[in-house]
Amino acid sequence: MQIYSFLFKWKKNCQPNFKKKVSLQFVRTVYVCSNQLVASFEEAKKNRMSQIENELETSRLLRDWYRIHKRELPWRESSDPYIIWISEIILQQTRVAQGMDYFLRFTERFPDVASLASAEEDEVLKYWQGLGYYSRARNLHAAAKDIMERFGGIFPERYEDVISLKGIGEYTAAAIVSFVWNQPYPVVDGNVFRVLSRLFAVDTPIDTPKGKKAFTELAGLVMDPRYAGQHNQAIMELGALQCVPQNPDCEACPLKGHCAAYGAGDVQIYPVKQKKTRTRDRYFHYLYIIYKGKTWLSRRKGKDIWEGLYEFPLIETDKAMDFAELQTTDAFRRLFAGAGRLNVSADLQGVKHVLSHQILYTAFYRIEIEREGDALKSYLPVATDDVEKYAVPRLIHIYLEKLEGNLSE
DNA sequence: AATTCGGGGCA
DNA sequence: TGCCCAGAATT
Repeated sequence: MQIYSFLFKWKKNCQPNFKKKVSLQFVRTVYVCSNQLVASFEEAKKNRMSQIENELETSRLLRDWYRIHKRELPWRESSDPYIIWISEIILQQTRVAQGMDYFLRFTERFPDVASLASAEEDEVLKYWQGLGYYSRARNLHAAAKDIMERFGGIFPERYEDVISLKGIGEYTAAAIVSFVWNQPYPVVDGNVFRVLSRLFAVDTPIDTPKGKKAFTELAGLVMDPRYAGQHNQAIMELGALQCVPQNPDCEACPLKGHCAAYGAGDVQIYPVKQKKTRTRDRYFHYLYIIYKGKTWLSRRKGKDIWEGLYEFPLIETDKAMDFAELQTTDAFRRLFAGAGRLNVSADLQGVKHVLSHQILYTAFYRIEIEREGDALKSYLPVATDDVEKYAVPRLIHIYLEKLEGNLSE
């Protein structure tokens, strides 16, 4: 009992949220973990002591595995909380391979809090262009300013201060304070959900507040708080490299002997999710308007995709539409009132652009006009050569590249 | 508690 | 196609 009470006191001091009450869920999963047939809750409870040791063993196995198999990543060379912070934000819902170049470019241009705080938001977004989830960039920028004001430009060390920053939630706060200062906060990300749900055969859905709470508690119990930083990185790395979503090679897993799902032969059913992703269809018609070497852009605003990014004048319709029909819409007529004769070329038609929750069917029309109508006054005039200086959605970027290709052909 | 925010890689 | 990725904010 000594180890447990020691552990518990330590955790209680370091983790305000840690609850004294050990949940029934935990005891049940522990029982599954040990692969022992325990008939009752009371019986499981008696075995708890040995399970605590079992968890310390699990944490050690994870860290041993990690030392050998860990990937060499640039942010792992640093102990600068700013660098760790940037890497964590970039890696939110983003694979390492996808975020790597962005991390290198971003930290080269903005090497510290001060340089980021003093930048223009448009430039910060430009460095984020193509990465997606642009609120991450805007929040990053706002948080940098916040750190200058509230913490004198020094990245805060207390968990409560870290999580108070925009764009930093439970996961990212735990990651930063555990990686940099070895504070015993367990991280719970997609990898951890998967590893723990399999390890303990937990079928609680992970995409609910209840599930998140249960797995956070479990993660805290499995973690050896003496090696929080190493443990957190180890369990995530295991999820990324070994305990992968599809067809994991369980024979090679260091936790093979401890894994309840493996023992039961149903690794594939974990983690359990409640909802399924749904998508909706949208129809975008972009108008690349040309007049005397310039074109017009618009900056997207709140409560929709691509907030803060620039795009060509857009007409969205609620159904598929060819150009002939588009011309008859009020939006089109308004936009080109007083523009004279239109010289239209339909460049990209019916391009399907798949996002996580939307499918965009888009068309691009390159339209030369004879006169500047008043309707264009609500848009931003830009020299056609300068469009690429603005942060634009991936879709626009692809179109611009295609235009370049046509010119050079 | 449920939705929404991108884009890319994989089977 | 469907699923998932070093999640967080909003409603």
